[in-house]
Formats: sequence, structure tokens, C-alpha cells
Amino acid sequence: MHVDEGLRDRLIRVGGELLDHQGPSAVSLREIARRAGVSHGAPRRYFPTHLELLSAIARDGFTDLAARVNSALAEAPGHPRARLADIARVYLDFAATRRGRYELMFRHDLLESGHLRLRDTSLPLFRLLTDLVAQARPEPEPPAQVVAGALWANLHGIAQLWNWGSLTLATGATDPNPLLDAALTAHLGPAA
Amino acid sequence: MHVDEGLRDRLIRVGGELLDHQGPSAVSLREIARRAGVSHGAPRRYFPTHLELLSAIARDGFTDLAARVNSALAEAPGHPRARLADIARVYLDFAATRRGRYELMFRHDLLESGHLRLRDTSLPLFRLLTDLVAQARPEPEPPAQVVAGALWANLHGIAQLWNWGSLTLATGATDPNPLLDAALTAHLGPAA
DNA sequence: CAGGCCCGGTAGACAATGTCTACGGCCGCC
DNA sequence: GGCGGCCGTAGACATTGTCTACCGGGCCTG
Repeated sequence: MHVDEGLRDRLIRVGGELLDHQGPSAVSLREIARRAGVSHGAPRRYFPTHLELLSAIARDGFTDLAARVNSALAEAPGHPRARLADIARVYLDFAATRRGRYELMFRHDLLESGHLRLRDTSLPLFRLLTDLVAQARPEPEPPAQVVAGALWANLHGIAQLWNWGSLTLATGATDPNPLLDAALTAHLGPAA
Repeated sequence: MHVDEGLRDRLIRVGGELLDHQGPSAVSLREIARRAGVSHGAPRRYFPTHLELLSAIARDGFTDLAARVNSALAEAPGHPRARLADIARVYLDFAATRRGRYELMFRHDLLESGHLRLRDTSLPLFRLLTDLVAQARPEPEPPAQVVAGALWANLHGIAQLWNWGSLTLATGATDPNPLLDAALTAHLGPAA
């Protein structure tokens, strides 16, 4: 595979592999070019700046995350509340499994240099979250958007704090699932 | 003031000012040295590596945050639940007001290069959080540590997602307070 | 009081990186 | 058949982090 992909796609792919294998600090423009077998100036033809290439890689991560969420939902449909729990688990697993990717995806300087509209890529996922929250919680207050936002923030916070071990240090826990369950029931009420 | 501070403290201070005024990308070792009026090799006497200087600056941020929390608690004592809300507000305000500092404080590579025990600096704050949660929630399940962890994660997530505008984009909100209130009542029950 | 030592800072070098510019080859098209 | 535009090369430049050699002056020691 990957036989006749253009250089642009190859750069994104190689950069992604580098990110996943060697960590975010290894993803330099020149190293990507080296591994792609081109000169250090070549990427500039497709990505005028280093940040734009990183944004493209991050974008790739968002679509991968969305795919995982969708496939998880497809194979085990259930109550909205159960589906939200599934999404949450996929989210946390993604953050823990593909740390570098996740970190890159939420780098503020990438999100703010919005040429590639990175944020827009995460919007459909949030919309799905909001819809499921609206179904799982019939009460009108607080509005589903607010609950969904708070829940997303909670997921994100758990993922981050867990990933770098702050929570294990503070709580002595060896597993983020109790935290996740606490967050889910806090925002959505008890399961089933 | 700052008349007879040693170079070590001056580097931390100048670096912090640089961080607050010009953003995280401006905080280079050489620029700090320049602004401190010393040669580019001077910092090495006190900080063997760039990351260690950054860690010291981040540490400074944690002590500042702790000071703000304590002063807020001192001037308006109330029920544990109200105090938690105060802490949360201070936390979010800190993250929004001193963005660069906050970002630096939670850079995983700083937290992981634990020579300076950066994480330990945030521990007392978390302990305070846990104690207040235990007082505000008499129920034994889930344990206070878990609730405190989930709440902290939620605060952190709100601060992050809010800071780079993802939440305003997704929810159209102009104020993070509804999210914060939703999170607080979700984890701690309704106010007063 | 003299001499050596070490602390704290200087200065230069080095590799690596991101960005910019000039160049070249190769393709297809008129 | 020539020619123009796409795509990649190659070299330069400033900047950064780190390393090493150096040095000046104050302090302790003899």
C-alpha cells in the first residue's frame, strides 16, 4: 500500500508515524523530509510552514478519532446513556494509546493558527455528543449544550491529567475508570 | 524592588515576565539571558538545561496559584460547597488571565522531567480540594478522592477548552460560568 | 600578607532547525 | 520542437540549546 500516494499525503503519513513512535519533539520538518526521502525544502511546496504540516497531522488524528467513535457506536448500539459511556471510553483510550497524537491535536497554537480549520474537524463529534446528551437527559435544565460541554471538558481533563500521571500521584489510583464513571454519573445520572 | 536578587531568581522573574507578555514561544534560554543582561551561557550555572529553567518558572506559577486560592479562601470563608466554587472560579480566572503561565504549568514534558518535582507543588492544592469535597459531600460513594479528581479534571478541561475557544465555537457561549456551575452541581450537588 | 582556588560569568564553537531564494530538470502542450 | 510551469534540490541565513575552554576577582589558607 501507499504506493502511488502524492508527496503531500506521504509527508502527513510519515509525520504521523514519527509522532506515534518517537513523540512530539521528534516531528521536525527536516526529519519528516528525511524519512520521506526528499530534501528538506520539499515540504514547503505543500505546507508553507511547519505548523501547517503539524496541523494536517493533527487533522488526521481527529478523523481517526471520529472513525473509532463511529465504529464503536455501530457495533454496539444501546441506550443514549450507554452510547455516551462508549464514546467516553473510546475517547480516553485514544488519548492514552496515541498520546503524541492526542497532545498534538490539542496544541493551542495549532488550533489558533486556524488556516486548516482544525477546530471544525472536532465539531461533528461534539454535535453527536450534544444529541446523545439531549436524549439521555430529558430535563431541560441545564441545556444539553452546556451539559455536553461540561462533559467533554471533563473527559478532556481526565485524559490529560491521567496521561501525565498527576491523578495517579494525587489519588493513588491505577485506573482512570472510576474517575470516568464518577464523571458520567455526575453529568448524566446513574447508569441504566 | 528586585534590587539584590541573585541571578537565579532574576532569570526566573525575567522569564516569567517574558512568558506573560510575549507568550510561551518567546521564552528561549538566550532571550531570557539577554533580558537579564548576562551572556547566553550564564543560566547554565543555575539551570543545566532549558527545561529546568522552564520548570522553575512553572513552579513559580503554581505557588502563585496557591497563593490566590488561599487569599480568596481567607477573605470570604463559607460552606465547603461555596469554598469549592470560589476555588474553581479562582482556578479558571488564573487559567484565563495568565494563559502562558497556565499552559507552561501543564506541559507534560515539564511534568515528566520531574527533577524539580513540579507535580508535588500542585499536591497541597489537590489535598485541599479533596478535604473540601469530603466536607461538602457526606455520602461515602464515590470516595472523596475520586470526586475531587473528577472535579479537578473538569476544571482543567473547562479551562483548556475555554482558553482556546473550542467551547465558544461548539456551544456559542460567551461565558464559561454556566459550564462551571453545571460542573459544580454535577459533582457536588446543587448549591446551598 | 601572599598565593592558590573556586565561584560565577564570558565567549566561541557546534549541530540542528525553520524559513527563504535561486536553480534545475522534466513533463505536457501548443 | 521549443517552451512554460510544476516539483523538487541545494545552499544560505538567523536562531536556538548545549558543550567546553577561559578568566577575573574575592575568599580562605598558610
